[in-house]
Amino acid sequence: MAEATLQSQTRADEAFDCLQTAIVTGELAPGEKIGEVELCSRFNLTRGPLREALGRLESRGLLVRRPHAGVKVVSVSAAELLELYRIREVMEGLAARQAAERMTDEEIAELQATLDSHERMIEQAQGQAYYQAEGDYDFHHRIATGSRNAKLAQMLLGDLYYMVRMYRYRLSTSAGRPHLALREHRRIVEAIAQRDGELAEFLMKRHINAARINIEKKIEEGVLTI
Amino acid sequence: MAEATLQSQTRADEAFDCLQTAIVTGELAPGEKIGEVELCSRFNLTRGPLREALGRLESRGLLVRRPHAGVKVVSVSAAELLELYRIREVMEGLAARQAAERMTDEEIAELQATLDSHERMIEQAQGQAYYQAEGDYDFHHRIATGSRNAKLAQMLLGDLYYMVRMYRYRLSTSAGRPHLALREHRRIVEAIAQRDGELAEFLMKRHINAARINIEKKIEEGVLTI
DNA sequence: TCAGGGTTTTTTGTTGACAATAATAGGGTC
DNA sequence: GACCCTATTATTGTCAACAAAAAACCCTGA
Repeated sequence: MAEATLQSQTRADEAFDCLQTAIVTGELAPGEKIGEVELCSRFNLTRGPLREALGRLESRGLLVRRPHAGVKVVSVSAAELLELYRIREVMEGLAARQAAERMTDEEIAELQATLDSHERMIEQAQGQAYYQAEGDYDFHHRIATGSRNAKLAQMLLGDLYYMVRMYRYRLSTSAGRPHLALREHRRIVEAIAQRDGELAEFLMKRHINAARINIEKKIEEGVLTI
Repeated sequence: MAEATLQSQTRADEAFDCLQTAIVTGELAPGEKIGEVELCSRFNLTRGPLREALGRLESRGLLVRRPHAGVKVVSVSAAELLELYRIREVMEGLAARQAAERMTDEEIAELQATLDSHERMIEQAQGQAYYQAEGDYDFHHRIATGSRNAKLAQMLLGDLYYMVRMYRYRLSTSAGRPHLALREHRRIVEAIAQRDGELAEFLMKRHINAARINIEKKIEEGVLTI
């Protein structure tokens, strides 16, 4: 149960955080229509801050709102999820290139340490797809911020990842190919460490493309119904 | 003076539109700190809907808000503007590729007609940088929607373009190279008409890169201080 | 039994008043 | 004269009541 987490600066922020995590974790299912008073009682809020948070979430595309007709959590179709990966491919490719040019040596060392930690996690928690997904998220997060491109990081972290994570929680994207994904991550970090932006971009694009194809395959197999 | 435009469905939508256009047109200058009551009286709103709109604008990065300290229009530095163009390069490249694959023949014909209209505008309104910029916006708008990638179009039209347009209004990006830009546009449409997605992506990326270099040059010359 | 229209009810949109917080200005002290 | 502390003030954050709109329901008539 996603709680209010660290004390938010304002009630609206709190509402925003609560709702966002509730949507991402699936506590609020896609397609679910939900009234404002219901939400208020569930998260201990009043309607003022709630509505402000709803506005933010709507503009981020996590929920849709028809005037006088209530809010409803967005339901992303399989096709739309694949489109999201197309966007990730080019944006994270750029992030990797800029990260290679701009990350500090210290940040790169931390990134490598992160991968070591992921490796241990994969060995230990064999099959614990959840933690693998979190590790994957951590990796991409670091590269996005390492790009030193504030808007790029904002769009990736604030927009795309939340939508992708919505599905991570129920389909565990990289499941079935954790070692493969880790090897791809290592290659990308290697390119970044060598300050080879062009290669880092190429490898990142290929990495995300592989993830997309993996999902596409699962959908075709009928394993994954969205 | 951009007015409330088509009747908004709700007061909050109205507030959102008003503020957004006010920021884009420079009616609300970057860096300007402005109180809520001031905004209310200026746009004939009450604070409820206003605050909802402020939340949306904040999450889009058009303004920043410190608790109990008021809102302030975001001011993008020259370096950040150039970073925006890096993002545009990869995202619009993708949009062009997908547009080449997915636009209908009719849409392509309309796109070509749009360019003809732009050509006439350039000849007639020689130096009217404003209309040229609008024409440029129209072109990119059509390709973004033509990509049939809802999220991509949303991010481009809802996020990036507003920030770029903020500066269009005072520096008229493509000024000095309208004929050149038009020729680049024509080549891109040609590639789309031939359903050559790879080429369309390449040309679009080069087109935006050229625009970025143009701005960079102006900044170095000191013509453009941001 | 089904369709249409009107009424009720629920839910959202809006408003203005109240409370809390931070910026500011003033006074006192070093 | 400069600095710090305090009190004021203005502004934001929050709340609960009111108004409007849409959805649901029921009743009537064919």
